[in-house]
Amino acid sequence: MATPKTAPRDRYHHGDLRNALTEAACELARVGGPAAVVLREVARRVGVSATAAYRYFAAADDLVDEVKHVALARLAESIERAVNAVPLEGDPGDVAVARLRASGEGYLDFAFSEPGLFQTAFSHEEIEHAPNEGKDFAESAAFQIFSGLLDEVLATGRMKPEARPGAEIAGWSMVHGFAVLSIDGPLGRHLPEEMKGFVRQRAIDILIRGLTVPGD
Amino acid sequence: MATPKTAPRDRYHHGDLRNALTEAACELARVGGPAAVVLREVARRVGVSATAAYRYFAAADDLVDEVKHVALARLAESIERAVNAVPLEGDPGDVAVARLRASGEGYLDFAFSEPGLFQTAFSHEEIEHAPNEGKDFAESAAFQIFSGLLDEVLATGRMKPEARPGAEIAGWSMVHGFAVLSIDGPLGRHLPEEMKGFVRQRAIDILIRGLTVPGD
DNA sequence: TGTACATCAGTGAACGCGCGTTCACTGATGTAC
DNA sequence: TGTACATCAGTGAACGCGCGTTCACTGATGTAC
Repeated sequence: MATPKTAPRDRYHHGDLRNALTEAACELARVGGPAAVVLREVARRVGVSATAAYRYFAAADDLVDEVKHVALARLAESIERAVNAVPLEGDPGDVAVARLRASGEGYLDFAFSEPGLFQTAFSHEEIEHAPNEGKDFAESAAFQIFSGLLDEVLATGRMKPEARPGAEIAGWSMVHGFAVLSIDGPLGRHLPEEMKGFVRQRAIDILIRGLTVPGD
Repeated sequence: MATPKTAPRDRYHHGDLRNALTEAACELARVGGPAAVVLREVARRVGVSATAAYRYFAAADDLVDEVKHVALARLAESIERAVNAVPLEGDPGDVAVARLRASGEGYLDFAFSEPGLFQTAFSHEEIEHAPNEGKDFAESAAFQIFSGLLDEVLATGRMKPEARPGAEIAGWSMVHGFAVLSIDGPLGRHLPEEMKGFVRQRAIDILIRGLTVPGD
């Protein structure tokens, strides 16, 4: 049944409680998004009292931040994986454009395969987060990669110099908007399943067309 | 102080309680987004017992749906307003493209001037919403307008026919992604205020460039 | 090798909070005669 | 015009829920001698 297990442990000392808590929190986020990351439930999953979590996390929000951090890292991996899968042979401009396109695909791959984590990666504390809070996507490795890919495209002459400023924001917006509208928005609800792949390609096509110039 | 007012009424019968509740709910959403729409607080604002709300709404979620509906209508108005402000003189292709661009601006105008309502318009019930639930953007007047504008652009020859399929999804994704990332995402947190207008224009430029062909 | 003791890791009961919702109710209203 | 009464609109106390967090605590561990 769906009854939450209490998972009793054998040893009194867990030995690796912090990691166990983080993993359980990730699992909850995976299934139910950021709102499902609830300290008491996390502790229950691990088979430990709720109080025990306070030895490793100052507050419940810190647990969410932990998941957020993991999710961001996984997103970056997904992007890198897709980019690195592009063969490097052929016209450098074509390769650069293909790698740029792949970064968008990697972003969406992650969003669709792990919607709960994706949402958590972009969740925010409701109020008054300290300035030295956790990192977000704009500061992440993934964003740097994306930015570098745009520079590559520019360097091969497949982007006009005046198109470069703001390009990462536009690209990110397109891909993020598509993900958000698909995951928990109207797109996911109304679009027939067999159309989703098509519109996804179209969105990326239109973005690439907006950013680049055709090869010779 | 920020102490919630209890606003006592003069008459025992309110006379227009349903509307008063809806308005109070909208105000809460305006300030705090969908999560701030809380039945008990709405009743408190109007100066009525929480129970009274049940005479007009079957459950608390129905109140949020009401706000969602209002927000969607306001979004549509904002888009129409921006589109209708475009002068109709001059080259029809230029006009069609300018109107298309204006629809995106109208979308973002609303998102930035009423972020709480914008978020509510795209909020979703967590679980098991009945199929005959409320409408969303994809079924709204706004989406129809947007679709019509793309047809206009196509008709003037400023869009290649093969670019038409999926165009509303791509356009909507760009503009929605930009809004979401700005309102409660990394863009809003990291981008210097004076840059925001610039990147906004760039995002729309790149979208228009991706969708259309230049005039002669 | 054996043991005392400081330290570390986790317990479990309890708190207050604000929520959505239900209950049996009372006050106000308007319509039939 | 006056009044009885059905109906409608709103009350207020109470319920259970699950949460985050605090408290004083006990069980396990490892290190100094």
